[in-house]
Amino acid sequence: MNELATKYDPSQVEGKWYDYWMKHRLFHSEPDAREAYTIVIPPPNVTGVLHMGHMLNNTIQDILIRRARMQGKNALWAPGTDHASIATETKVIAKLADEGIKKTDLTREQFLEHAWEWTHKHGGIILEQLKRLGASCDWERTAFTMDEERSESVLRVFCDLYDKGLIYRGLRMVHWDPQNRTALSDDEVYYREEKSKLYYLRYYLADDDAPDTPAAEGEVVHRDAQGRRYAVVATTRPETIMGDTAMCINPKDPKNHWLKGKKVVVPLVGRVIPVIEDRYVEVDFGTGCLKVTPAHDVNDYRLGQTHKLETIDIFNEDGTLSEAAGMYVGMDRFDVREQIVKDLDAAGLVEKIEDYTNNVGCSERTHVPIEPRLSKQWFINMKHFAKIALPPVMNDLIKFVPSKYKNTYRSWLENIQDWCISRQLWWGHRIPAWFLPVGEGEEERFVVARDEQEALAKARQLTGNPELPLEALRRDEGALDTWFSSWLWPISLFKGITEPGNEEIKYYYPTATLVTGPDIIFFWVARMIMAGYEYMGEMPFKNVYFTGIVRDKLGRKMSKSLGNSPDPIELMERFGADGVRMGLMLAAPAGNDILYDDALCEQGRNFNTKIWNAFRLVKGWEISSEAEQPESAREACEWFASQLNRTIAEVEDSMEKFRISEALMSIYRLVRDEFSSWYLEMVKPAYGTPIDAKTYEATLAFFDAQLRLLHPFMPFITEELWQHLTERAEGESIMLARLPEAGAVDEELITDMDFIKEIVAGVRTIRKQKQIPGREPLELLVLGAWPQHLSAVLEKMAGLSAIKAVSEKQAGAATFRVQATEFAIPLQGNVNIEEERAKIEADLKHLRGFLTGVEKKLSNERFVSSAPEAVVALERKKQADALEKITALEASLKALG
RNA sequence: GGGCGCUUAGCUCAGUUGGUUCAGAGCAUCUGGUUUACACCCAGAGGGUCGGGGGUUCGAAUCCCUCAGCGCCCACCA
Repeated sequence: MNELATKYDPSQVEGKWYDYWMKHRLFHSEPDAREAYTIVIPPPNVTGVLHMGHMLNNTIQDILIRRARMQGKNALWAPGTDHASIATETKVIAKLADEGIKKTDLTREQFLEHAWEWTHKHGGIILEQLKRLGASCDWERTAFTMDEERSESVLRVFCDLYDKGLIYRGLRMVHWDPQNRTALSDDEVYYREEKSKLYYLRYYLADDDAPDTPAAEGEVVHRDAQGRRYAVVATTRPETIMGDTAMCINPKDPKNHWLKGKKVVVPLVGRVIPVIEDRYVEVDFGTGCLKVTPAHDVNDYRLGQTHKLETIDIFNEDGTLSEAAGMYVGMDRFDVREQIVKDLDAAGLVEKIEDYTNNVGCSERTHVPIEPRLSKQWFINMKHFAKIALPPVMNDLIKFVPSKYKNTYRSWLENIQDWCISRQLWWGHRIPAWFLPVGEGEEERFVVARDEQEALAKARQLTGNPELPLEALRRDEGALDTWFSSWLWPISLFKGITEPGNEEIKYYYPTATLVTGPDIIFFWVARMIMAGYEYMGEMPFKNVYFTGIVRDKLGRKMSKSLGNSPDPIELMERFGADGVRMGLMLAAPAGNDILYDDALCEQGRNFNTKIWNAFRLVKGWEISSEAEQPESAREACEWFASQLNRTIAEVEDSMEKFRISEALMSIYRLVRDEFSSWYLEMVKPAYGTPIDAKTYEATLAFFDAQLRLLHPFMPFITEELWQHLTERAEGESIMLARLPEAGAVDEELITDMDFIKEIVAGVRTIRKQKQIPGREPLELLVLGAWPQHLSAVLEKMAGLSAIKAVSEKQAGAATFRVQATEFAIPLQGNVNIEEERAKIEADLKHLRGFLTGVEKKLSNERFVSSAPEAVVALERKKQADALEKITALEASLKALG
């Protein structure tokens, strides 16, 4: 047995064991006869770096997977990374910009070369960092959402859904990111409050043939100095007036009644547009007049459709003004806003300008305001998927933890919009659609196919031209939304799309638990459920555990700009991976945000040290095979066995409910309080004497069980100590050992020991008050009942020379009570009568108050008649106990004289 | 604007169907400690009228109503 260092140093231990686990391929899984337990990692962005959110999330997954493994299941944690289409492309563009290269200067191939280079350079760092944490992923299976297998799966699914009619191409108003020049899905847009202005612009009546018509009752008619009539339109976006094709009023708005059927002139632009009526317009907002720009606003687009308005798209892809605008061509939209306000003002067309706060939709990735834009995109019909994905969650076939997210899930599915899956990006899965040549003004024509050859064949068939050359086809330039590959993750990892029904997919699917953040419940969780049912006919996972957000201790989100996010690697260097894992777990009930504080990791590290020292103590004992087991040790062993079993059951129960922090806390208390503070002190041999073999063996067994119980939470220190505990062959590991199973719990024994602990505490308190050193033996007098079968433990723990039962109150003794029993320690001339009296009187006062309450209850007839018998009986027992105690205390007072 | 959730000790949170053990845990605080594993420790202690008000009940932290404060999600009125 090697020597144990006096201090536990994680850095000497953690790397060593991770290498050992890897060397012996202990994380690797292959299908076999055992029950499978699978977790698929939420693939982090390939070029990302580890942050506290990952730490939390992956610690939980590792705990679950290690527990399952120790329950004898065939546990597989499948790792991988996500190509993160838009995020990565944004980073690559930024990097190229630093080098003075514009994306538009590159061909698709050149750009992808840069992107791959970037991916290889930064890719996978995060996976290496996860190893530091102890993540027991099967790295031999590491996948990438854009590797060959996953790409093939995406391709097949796209073609399949297209063939099923679930994917379609449509002209729609989409969220457009002018910086990345791509469409976004609804979910990739967030709204930011911005201080802006509300501009009131003059729209003169066109061909006003009766300018002198007086305003009718309730009407608000504006006239300029020349008496010309005009309407006033309030807008936050004056730069879009070039796209105006109507003005809209509410038909029931008396203010604007006079505008009905009229035409107005778009200021500065001079275009004459009709005044239309629609109840969509709020009478009380602004002036009740709305300018309608069908090409650049979702609601306006709808109005445009109902009223058959012309659509003028005045923006280019990059947010500059297009030829169609006719003015300010080539200028950026925000510059135009400034300029056009000046020009409008100069032309006397601005009525007034007010401060205004509005919500601006922004790209989640580039953070620039999105531009609603009419464009042809690829969509998935989500009605079909909502229908198959809602029931399993609502009836708990797929269990959400915490369950409150079921509501969120349902409301999203019930109001679902079709999913825009095309992105005008290069980094990603290229859309497998080929366009056919068409003449001017003709409808576009395309084919969807797995490859060029198939596309060509389909195109020839479609055109009826068997000679159509491949060059005539133009493949869609765009790529698919990242989530279009992620939603297949639990299936594609096991080739469930390309080789349906293969051994692996049959064995590992459905997976056990998905651990992820609620922020991607729509992006990812819901869609995996959809794909799961569509392609496997079954759920992708049985449980979804939603983690919270890691915040700093002031409750602020951790962010780079605030600089309040600790570096996980540095944390693990300071506290050890086990310490950090424990720190995170202690404060992380499911779904709740966690307020991170270094103090938590400190607690984790301290716990490591505690275990280490307890182990050193035990390992330092001399063992005697002749020595008899002392009575106190026998009692201690029996008691701790029950205590241990109770905790094992508690942990099982907590884990069942995904209450990981509670499970860990149970173990923490067991090891620190019950085992270290009580048990070890109970069995500790006297100084210089050896311990008997029987107690020693029992102690090692207890230690072993606790290490196994703790291993999923703190893999490193438990493995390190376990090697000192067991003779084992190369390749064995605690991670392959079985979790301890809960045996019988003698509740009465535990209760009795609690009584003993209280007596010990009572004696200690008296020692402290009277300044009697711990080693000085004391005599304890007992008046009343107590668990005498544990007297040996009591003597040892309280340092007693004798325990004597007495039948009368003692004078000249320091007393204390545990329940109805009185204990006394005779102290010659060392007792302060007044203090004793005060103590007893305080107790009496409290007890009498308690008794009054109980008696009041019992004298209430309605209570006695309505409450269940057991409850009433209980109250009677309380009454009897209180009376007994009061009698005892009164006797004590009398004894004091 | 719509929906959901939260409010229990200084902090972070447990508290399952209303009634032993219901007012708890960890951390923090305070007091005392060089006992032969551990000061990253040990032994003790204090601390909450369970957000306010009302109701149901023999009995409410727990059920209902209401008010206040906080948080999240969805929608996005120019």
